[in-house]
Amino acid sequence: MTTPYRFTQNAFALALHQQFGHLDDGEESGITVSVAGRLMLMRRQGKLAFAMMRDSSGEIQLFALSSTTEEFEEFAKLHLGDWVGIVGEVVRTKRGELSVKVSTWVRLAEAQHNFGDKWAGITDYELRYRHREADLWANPGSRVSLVRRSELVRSVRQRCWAQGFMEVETPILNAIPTGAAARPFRTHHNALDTDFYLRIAPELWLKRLVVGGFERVFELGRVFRNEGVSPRHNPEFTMFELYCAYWNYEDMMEFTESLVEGVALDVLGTTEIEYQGRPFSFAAPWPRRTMAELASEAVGEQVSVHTSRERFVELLSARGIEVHPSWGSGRCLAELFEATCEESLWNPIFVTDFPVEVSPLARRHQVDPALTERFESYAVGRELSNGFSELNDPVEQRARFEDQARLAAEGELEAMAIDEEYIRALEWGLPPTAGLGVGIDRLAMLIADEANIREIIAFPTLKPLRD
RNA sequence: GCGCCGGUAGCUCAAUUGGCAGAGCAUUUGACUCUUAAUCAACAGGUUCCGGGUUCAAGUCCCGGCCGGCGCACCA
Repeated sequence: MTTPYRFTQNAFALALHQQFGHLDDGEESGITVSVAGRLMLMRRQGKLAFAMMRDSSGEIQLFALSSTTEEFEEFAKLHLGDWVGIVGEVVRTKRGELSVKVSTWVRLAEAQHNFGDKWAGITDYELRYRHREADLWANPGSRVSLVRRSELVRSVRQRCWAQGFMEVETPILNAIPTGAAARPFRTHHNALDTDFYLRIAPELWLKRLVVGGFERVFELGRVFRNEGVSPRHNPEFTMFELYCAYWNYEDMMEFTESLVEGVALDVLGTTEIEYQGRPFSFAAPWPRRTMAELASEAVGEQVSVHTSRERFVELLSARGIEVHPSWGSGRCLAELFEATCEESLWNPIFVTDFPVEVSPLARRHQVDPALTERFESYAVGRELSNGFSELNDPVEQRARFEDQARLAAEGELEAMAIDEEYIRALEWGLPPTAGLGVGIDRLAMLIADEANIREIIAFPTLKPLRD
């Protein structure tokens, strides 16, 4: 059966409810409109038929009569889920439902599968994630969460543009996976007969653009990490990274809290929300505490990057954590912090002054060379952002990479690879620069109040079906 | 990768101790001129995820596999 190639739509459901709210029961407006959407319900009553049509804005009832609706019998036999285009007058039925009184109509597309139980929708996770197109109609909440994600991304872009940041794109196919500590995906280019890795972070490329004179750059892009999946981890996820020449990490903390607060205002209209039933505030400024302070409070004694490794072994093993032979005091402090503090950090907070040992790309702290000018923000017990004053000394950067290479030799699977081209780039001169990374999916979970990352990814990674 | 839980009609879910595989919605047919998850009547709809095994008898018990959810591990 041939269906139309186009349809002229001139009204949306939501706007009709706003414009014709004044109509009395049984009153006809005299205004003819053209609407389009999916048929969600059909109630036939003899020579009348009431249908519910949903478009991108909302729902509107369709009211058909055998006396005035063209091809009434065929209209009443439309299937739930069919796309329809409707021309008719805006009326309010005797029972008070605003409706489009169908004059002429056309089926724009047939739905050969239904959209779930009309009351329960679709609840099967597998069906919802594998066929999100059906889930979006069956479960309005899915639509809301994905719309919020989109609005979040738009807000981030607009706020960066407003401060003079330029959006750039850097390679996803990388000869060396670097810029973060993670296991990569591998792929192969046929014509070059070369293996490539999908990027685990855009970080080093972006700093090379700062070397090139782009003083304010950001990238919003997919990164890929070959790790386990969980309610908080998808193998491909969206990273936001931003670099600003002449800033240090304190400038970047101010930028970060202002950006996230602003995004919440743009998307939700408030900084005060509930996440999974528990109150939460994005309001800036966020407190700043050093990692050593927080870890000391948690364990009830003063610890720092200068605490002996032996003491850390005791503190960590008491908490069931085995200290790897390659860990120094810095790594131990970071592990202790994660084990004792991370989960309890509910409202946004900046944790600062990370050990050099766990921060191979960050610049040394000016008052304690065992630390770096680095921060991570935490919220709802999870890492939300990561930023630092960028290490811009090529000689020291090489030494830091070599430390990572030693870790790799000792069996550390996630150690960072040495990138000679990046070191060469630094030799051309990177000005003092601060960088920021935010996991957009994690932020979207907060904004959309979703506990599972798959809910804010339209098509999350699933194993392919096979027999 | 490991552990726990789950998979029954297109969708949402039942099925007692191992004893004829069911309901609502959707689909199909019919009735109904103001419905609101409309209502009423009727028809139809099944590889109980897949493959083995135990048993007179398996949706149910056992073994293996597939897919999903959660937890752990890894990470953001």
